[in-house]
Amino acid sequence: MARGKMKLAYITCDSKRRMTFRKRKNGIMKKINEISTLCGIEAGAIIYEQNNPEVQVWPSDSGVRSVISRFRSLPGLERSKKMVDQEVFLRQSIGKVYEQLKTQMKETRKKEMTNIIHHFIHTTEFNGYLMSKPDLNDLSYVIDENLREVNQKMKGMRIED
Amino acid sequence: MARGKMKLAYITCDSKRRMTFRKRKNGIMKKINEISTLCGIEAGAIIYEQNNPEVQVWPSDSGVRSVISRFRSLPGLERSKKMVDQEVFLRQSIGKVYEQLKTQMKETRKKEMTNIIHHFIHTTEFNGYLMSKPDLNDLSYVIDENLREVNQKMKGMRIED
DNA sequence: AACTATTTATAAGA
DNA sequence: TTCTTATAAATAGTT
Repeated sequence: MARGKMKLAYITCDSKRRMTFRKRKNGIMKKINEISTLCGIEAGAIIYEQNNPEVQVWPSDSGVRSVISRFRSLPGLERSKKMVDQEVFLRQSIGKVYEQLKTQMKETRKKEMTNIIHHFIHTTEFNGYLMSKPDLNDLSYVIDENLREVNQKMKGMRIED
Repeated sequence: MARGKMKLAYITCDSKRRMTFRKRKNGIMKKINEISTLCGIEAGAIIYEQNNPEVQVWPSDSGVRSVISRFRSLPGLERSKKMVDQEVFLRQSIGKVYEQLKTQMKETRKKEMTNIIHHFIHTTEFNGYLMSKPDLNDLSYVIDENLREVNQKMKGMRIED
């Protein structure tokens, strides 16, 4: 930006690219914190570094805590909890094999979470490119796509009937 | 920033705050896309609007697609899939009640996904404030916290033994 | 939504 | 790497 206009294209020089990355990363963090403070919202940036499985997350300065409480207060969550309870009741009648399953699940849950995160990211693809304002309906759509995958996985679990 | 220095504090005037939000939101989007192009990385911003369950996501211009393929190629995912298969095998011996459960799950899965996203955000709290460079170990820690919640939920499902 | 006086971000150089 | 500085870019207030 300074000392001459640069064109917006991949910087092939390694040292220059790294320098630009570091400077701009800091700039974005600052902007994120500013919008957060000025507008009383929570914001974060996620940057996936090339050839690197690391995910960088910067929750804004104004606090993850209030995001948590907002998510907790979503009207849908209470309903969801009740529905999950019904599900739990049904699970209880399934039987002792569940214990064995549970042990297995303990081993898998960790990796499964990775899959879920993956699925979440995966399905954003279906929302089209550069979603500028996905609302809850859009989110539902993402979730529906997940549901489809889950259901497909479930086919393998079906007992003959 | 222009026409006089403003102090970094919550803008109480509604119209001014909304104007600032819109302008800065666009600025951040632009910066995100720039760093993405210049440095060959994928980046996105997530902004949680106050008093609004909407979540705004801007995947970077350089493509969600490559993020997907990177996530898919994570060594952990293959192992996870195998483990999930074992789990599926165990589920098959659970019985017909599973069908009933499945119907219920169809109803709940959507809301559950919201919970999962919530949990994911929730547990980032434990990683401390302003994680500047969480690596895969940090992510594992997040997942461990989720595991704890899942296990606690599981207590209610246990059959007497 | 467009303009513009300023501030802010930052690319290159020290 | 950190600091400096010339310049590009962002944007607050205005129209």
